[in-house]
Amino acid sequence: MKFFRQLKNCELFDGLTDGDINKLFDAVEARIVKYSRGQLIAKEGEETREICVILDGNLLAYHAKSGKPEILRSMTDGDCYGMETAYSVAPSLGYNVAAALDSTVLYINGLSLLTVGRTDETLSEKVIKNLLRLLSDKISDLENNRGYITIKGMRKKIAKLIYDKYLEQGTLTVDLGMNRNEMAKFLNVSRPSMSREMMRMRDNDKMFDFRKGIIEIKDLEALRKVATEAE
Amino acid sequence: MKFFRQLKNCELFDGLTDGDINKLFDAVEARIVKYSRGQLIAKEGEETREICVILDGNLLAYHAKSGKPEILRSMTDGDCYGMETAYSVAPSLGYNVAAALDSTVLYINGLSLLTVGRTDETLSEKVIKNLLRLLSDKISDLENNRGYITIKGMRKKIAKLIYDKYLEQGTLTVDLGMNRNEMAKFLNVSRPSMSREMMRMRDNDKMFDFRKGIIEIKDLEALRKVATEAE
DNA sequence: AAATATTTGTAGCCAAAGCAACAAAAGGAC
DNA sequence: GTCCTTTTGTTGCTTTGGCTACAAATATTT
Repeated sequence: MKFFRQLKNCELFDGLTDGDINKLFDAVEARIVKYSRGQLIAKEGEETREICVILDGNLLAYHAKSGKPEILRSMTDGDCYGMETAYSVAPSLGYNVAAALDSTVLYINGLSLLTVGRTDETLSEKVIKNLLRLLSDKISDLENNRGYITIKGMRKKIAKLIYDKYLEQGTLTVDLGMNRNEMAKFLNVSRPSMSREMMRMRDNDKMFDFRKGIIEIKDLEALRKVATEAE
Repeated sequence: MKFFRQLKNCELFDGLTDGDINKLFDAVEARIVKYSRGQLIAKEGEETREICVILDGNLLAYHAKSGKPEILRSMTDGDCYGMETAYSVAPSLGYNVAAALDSTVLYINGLSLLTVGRTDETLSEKVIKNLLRLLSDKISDLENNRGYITIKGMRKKIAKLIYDKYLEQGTLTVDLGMNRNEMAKFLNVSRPSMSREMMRMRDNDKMFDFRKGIIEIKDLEALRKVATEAE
């Protein structure tokens, strides 16, 4: 098959052998579509029961509700989207998708993906576990992010983000893994306001030092206190 | 089986016949546990691969990170939780669970639920579709709520909520389906600030009237404009 | 219907955070 | 290296919206 590499690379097909993938595509209902650069592929609110796998090119998922588009995600070979709508009662897409480059995508009918079990039970189990894992992990992400967004108080948002990263990484030098803009968007605050508070925490309270995405925690206890104290 | 009614009532088993349910419970790995009133059942951050179905009693899901607990959900006979962690790579529960009354619950091993396909293919398909639907719908909910939370501007939050309900219900008299406190929490703002802006929209701008959860839209166009304008 | 509890409406004060603007670094391309 | 772009640091001004407090209206209970 021509796009073997991309399919093996796709999270949806994690753990599948080459044989599995061949079997899968004999059983599944799918179609390949090509789009040219700039073309709109899917509109927010559109209803679909198909999962989309990018075979070649580059797609952007974005919101455009208001003014300038907000890029949610950039997708290339092996990335996929649409699992979250394919099995919902209200299968309406939550974002627009457009081709940033000439692109080739594979649409897989969501329901037909579940029936591969009729041809191979182990294969079915792998695919279904992948689907469930992908959806579950997306829920974790959303709930995690929601945790930060709903916190009130700049200081606490920042402290909690850094403290959580510390717990995750275990060292006093933590890597945020994002730049200031991304961080501000993640916390749902404005960058200057965030930077201002970070400066205060650095200069007045000596909680940490920072340069770019690297934070050096200086006063873990103070940080912990702010991050975990009652509202 | 003793708890047949509750199982038939559980979304996870939607569409299953009585026979299906019996078959399922022959194949699945499950255990019944009783808790007494006030007892803590699961702690935030706890890792589990089991789905929990409430057979009898009343459980509360809540956050307690900071000061007074925030009730997320009250669950009774037939409700279930834990699907979102059972299949995740990082299966850590996002909330605490405690028994508000003496309660009986059923724990079902998440993985064993997927293997029922080995005994009955149609049954398996039903259960899996339910699982996928539940997870997908939860994603929709979270993304929907996130849409409101991240909007900046009290006025726009309110307008969008009302306008969306109008689109949903199709009449100029819309029912928010929640009280002021719930609404404020949903939009992640303080109730008085929200009320203040609602008053302005009512008195100054004549956009709508309201009493309790019922909104009478007076100027749909103005409302639409605020709800959909660029940031 | 009286009494109590809960939910709403309303006001004023003030701190938090948004925004525009710009300076300073840092990174990349050539 | 030099030029150009992107990211970060920093400030001051202004608005939003949080909070307390209380009054009024509704529900709920007895």
